[in-house]
Amino acid sequence: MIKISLPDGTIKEFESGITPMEVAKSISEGFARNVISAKFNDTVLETATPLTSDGSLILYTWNDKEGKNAFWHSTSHVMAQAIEMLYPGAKLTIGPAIDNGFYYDIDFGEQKISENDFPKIEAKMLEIARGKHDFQMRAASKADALKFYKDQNNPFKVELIENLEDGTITFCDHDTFTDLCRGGHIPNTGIIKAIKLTSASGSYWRGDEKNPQLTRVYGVSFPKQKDLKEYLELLEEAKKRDHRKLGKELELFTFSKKVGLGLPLWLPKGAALRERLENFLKKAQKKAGYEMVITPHIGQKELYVTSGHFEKYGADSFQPIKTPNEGEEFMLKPMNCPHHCEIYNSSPWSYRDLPKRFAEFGTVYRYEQSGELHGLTRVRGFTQDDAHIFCTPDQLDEEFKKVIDLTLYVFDTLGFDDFTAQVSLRDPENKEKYIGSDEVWEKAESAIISAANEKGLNYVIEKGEAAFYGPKLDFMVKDALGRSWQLGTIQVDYNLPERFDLTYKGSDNELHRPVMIHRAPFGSMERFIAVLLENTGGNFPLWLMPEQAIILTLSEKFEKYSQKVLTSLENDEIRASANNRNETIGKKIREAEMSKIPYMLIIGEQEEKDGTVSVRKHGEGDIGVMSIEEFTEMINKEIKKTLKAFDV
RNA sequence: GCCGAUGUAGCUCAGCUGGCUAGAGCAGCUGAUUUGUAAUCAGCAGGUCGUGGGUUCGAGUCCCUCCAUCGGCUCCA
Repeated sequence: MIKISLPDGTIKEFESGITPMEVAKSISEGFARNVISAKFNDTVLETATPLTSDGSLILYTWNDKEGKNAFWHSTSHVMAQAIEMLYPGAKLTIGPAIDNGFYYDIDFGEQKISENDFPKIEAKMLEIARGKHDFQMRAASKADALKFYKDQNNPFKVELIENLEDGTITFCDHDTFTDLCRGGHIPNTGIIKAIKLTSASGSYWRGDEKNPQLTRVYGVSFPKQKDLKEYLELLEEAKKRDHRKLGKELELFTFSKKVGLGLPLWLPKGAALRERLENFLKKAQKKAGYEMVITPHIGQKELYVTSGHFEKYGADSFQPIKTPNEGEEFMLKPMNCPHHCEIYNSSPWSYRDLPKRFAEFGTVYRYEQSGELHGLTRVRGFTQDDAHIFCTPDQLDEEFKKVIDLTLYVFDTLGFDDFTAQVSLRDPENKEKYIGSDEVWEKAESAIISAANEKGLNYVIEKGEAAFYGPKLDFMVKDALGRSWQLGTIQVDYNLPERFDLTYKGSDNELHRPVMIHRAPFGSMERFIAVLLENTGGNFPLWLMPEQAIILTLSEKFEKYSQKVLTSLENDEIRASANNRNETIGKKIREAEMSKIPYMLIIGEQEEKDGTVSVRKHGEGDIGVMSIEEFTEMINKEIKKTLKAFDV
């Protein structure tokens, strides 16, 4: 007999050799029908794997993340089988489940595959699924596994197996198909009812550009046809929140082929929006002891040689600007830190002066690869809400935590509650990609981790995501399609102070090296606004809205009164306009609703007579008649509510 | 940069297997209408069909080049 403990705390006794599915049935037949995956003592296994020791068992259904994972992982096996059948000679590599589906990287050799091929693959997959084939795990010796794939002439799987230990190698079989696999499948293919292949794209073997390019086929699958329909509807909804579409509709920004790729042009409404965001942060920063500085958009090449950026990125950057003077070269600034270091160096400092916090909305230029450009989230010219804090090593922890507070304040005010904090460390396998000694890296990394811990931040650690000069704490937010973007970032840097020979006089009358914190709560104005657009669908908090209210006249007869209302609103600093055009009120409302203006003030004979406005709220409808003063008070209250002060 | 898809008026889209002067709705302009909570009516104007080549008696439609966009990969100071 073995003892199995379940998530609800109960412990049940079973014969040794019982399977998770049988355990599920012992709970209830109905529950068992929904169970598709299981975890035993923290190891994912099949629902048919016999359990032979005491332990804790978790059973998963489609509603669990782990259940979906098993479901999609299993579907990738089915897709691989369908592709092997339809494209003989295609070589499989790896095919995992991802957040919203699965993919399989496949070497199709000479054969081409595109989205036009999807319907027949989907049809074949469904045919296989309907066969209700069981997924069965099977152990294999390394020699047998290697032979299997060598016979298939598949160098990718051979490479994978060569890196595995003999005795740990398993295969998964279903129907006529076999794949090298660690496990974690649904019971059988029959549970897969709806399949949609979503895209095909190139990917490099093992993610290395120098390796052969494979074709990655993405797909998603569901236990019910209805789920697929809902998923497709969700995608349609997401498209409506695409910041590129909204930016055009709301007249915030545009691009011009003539100006150049990835160089956004901010339209009046977008520029005003940006300014409001900047002022919001400036105010909080002033309270937090920052001082604004301004630096030029270019700097001598030598500046970036000193910082190390030239060596690291010089070849892939906008190339140096020449001058009439032989040998003189300037570069567009790709970051503000070297300039700020030189500001620090413009004067001697004592430990009593520190920390110095220099802030600048600094526009930088980076030559991103053309295939990388993406709306406002990845551009070649953008403005960072940058600041560099120069402090003593003793002050580092406190300063770092204060920056976390400021960043959380910004995120909170703008409604980003669903972010991921990511501690980005150096890749211990590739230390040559970074500058600085092991000692300073360890110091910087532990400083970040301890500050994050003390702040009670829920974070993930990513190795290899650090900047080349130091580790980072990044704040990631998802866009409408669920893609993660780095917005806020805080970085600890012991290296640039060294390279720029930054010093301060300590209490011991000796010169010491300050520590530098690079930080940007928004990250960049461009990306921040893009992600904000996708998260709000263009319905920004009221204080940010380009236009907070619009006056809609019932007919041209009320133009005079509309002017009076408008002047009153403007005197109270409410951003408003009037639509006095000769159109029906229905049409004016429709236009205002579509341009997402939060409040519509409808005026006609009655309102003019009473000195009131009839208020309609965007997305909600008529909220009643009130005096102009009452409306102003209401709107100001709402602004106050959404724009809390930053407390230091 | 690499892989795949797409590219017709300001916007959203028709245009079948190549065949007369390329269509529609919205937006714009003009006029009528003077309106009570998501589209009043009529008229007008607007396109070298992304670019450059080619095939053909004839190309928006077929082929090639380049450019841009979209989805990925790689990259992201």
